Amino acid sequence: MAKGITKRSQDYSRWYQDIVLRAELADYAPVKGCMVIRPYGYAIWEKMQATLDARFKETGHVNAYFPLLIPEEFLRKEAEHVEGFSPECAVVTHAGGSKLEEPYVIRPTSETIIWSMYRKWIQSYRDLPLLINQWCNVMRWELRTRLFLRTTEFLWQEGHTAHATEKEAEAETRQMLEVYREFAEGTMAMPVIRGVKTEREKFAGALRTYTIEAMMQDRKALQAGTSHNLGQNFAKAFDVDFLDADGERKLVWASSWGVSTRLIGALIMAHSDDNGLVLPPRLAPIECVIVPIYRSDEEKSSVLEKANQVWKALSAKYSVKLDDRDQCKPGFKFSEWELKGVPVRIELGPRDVASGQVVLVRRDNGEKQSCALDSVVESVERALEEVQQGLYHRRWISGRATPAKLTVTMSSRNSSGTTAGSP
RNA sequence: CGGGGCGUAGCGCAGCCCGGUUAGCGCGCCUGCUUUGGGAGCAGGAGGUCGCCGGUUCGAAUCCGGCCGCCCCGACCA
Repeated sequence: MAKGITKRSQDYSRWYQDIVLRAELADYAPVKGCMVIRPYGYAIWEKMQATLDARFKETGHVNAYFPLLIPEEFLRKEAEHVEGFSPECAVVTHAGGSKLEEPYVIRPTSETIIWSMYRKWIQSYRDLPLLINQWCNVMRWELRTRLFLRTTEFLWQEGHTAHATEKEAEAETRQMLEVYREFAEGTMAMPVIRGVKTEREKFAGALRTYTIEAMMQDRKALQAGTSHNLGQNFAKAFDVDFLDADGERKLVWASSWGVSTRLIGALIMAHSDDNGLVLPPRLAPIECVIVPIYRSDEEKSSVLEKANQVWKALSAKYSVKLDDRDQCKPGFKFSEWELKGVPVRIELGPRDVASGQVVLVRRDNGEKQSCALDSVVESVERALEEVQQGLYHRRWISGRATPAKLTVTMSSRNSSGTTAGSP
């Protein structure tokens, strides 16, 4: 049915690539290991950002921006950190036409430059907690890359918090993991398992790394988000202390946490099928598409008139596309919007105009139903909700069905034990 | 870093083994007409430094040497 998409059963990895390229989510960039996130893919990221950012604000965080370039010596200040990140750092050695005295590292993560600033900003317990997030790009020189799942440069958010007590830092670390879990399950419709990374797999420089892992359709787990309790490691490395209420000078406690554009890869692998992308309504750039059907000019004008009414009614609440391209046949449009993962399609032809109905089709299961024109908004609302819930339950059930053999595809280090334990 | 594959029109490929008119095919694109409830048909048209450098030859997309790039699998990787 779908032209040019490899079947999952044939070659899962090719299928994944086909979806990304054909649905125009991303494309290969001229630079090895880098990708261009195309408008349709970026729109998904923007929706993810909007939802997460609102949650970060609700939990007391503020956004800021730190530089892309980090003095190389900063990385060296924390022993585990430098050991973990050095091999994958890109280093700038020349600028302004001459060799630099001190090379700069292109950030693989921002703990060091942020804590160099926190040292200036934190003096008293009254300055704590400090709860800052930043949305940015980072670069890690990976040997093997895959679109969205692991690219040399990627987009993410990184939260960096400073606290007066160990207990508070631990509570923050767990709270943010919970924010990620809610997002994955509620917004992405993707069930996750919470866990603690092993000593080998934890963040380089952390006391402890909590993770959410999602089950993909190839029965492999994917690391979807991590939250680190950094203890006092960075406070020690950057000499960040504060004067507490009891008059004592104490080291600051820290957390950091992040999710990246890898989530788009997770989203694809969680829900999509052999006909293309399948998107949960809460992240779909286009929630509903209207495909008009007509033969004669006469039919065209009456159908388009109704289609425009429907579009107008739905637009007040949803992101709706009226596909009135004259040069494409309806069948072509059906396939194309399925490929692009639009959750709900409305078909509207002469027969529907005559009977005061539209045909409503769900992307997740292909179910068609007729519904009355004058209650189309309610019908779409219900259908979108059903798709959102339906996707979650389908993933939940299939995740349940295959828990025995968990292997880990794209998370770090070894390939077992990643999901052990529970926070 | 190992193994494999690829590089010829925007995309996908054939041609190469066995050198020889003007380098083909499908899709897409442009124009026109007919079409339109599951990826339309016909006619006409535009589009090429055959990855790069060198060599062999009267003649190289094709043979030889070197280089570059990308993709896939594995190893590695918060």
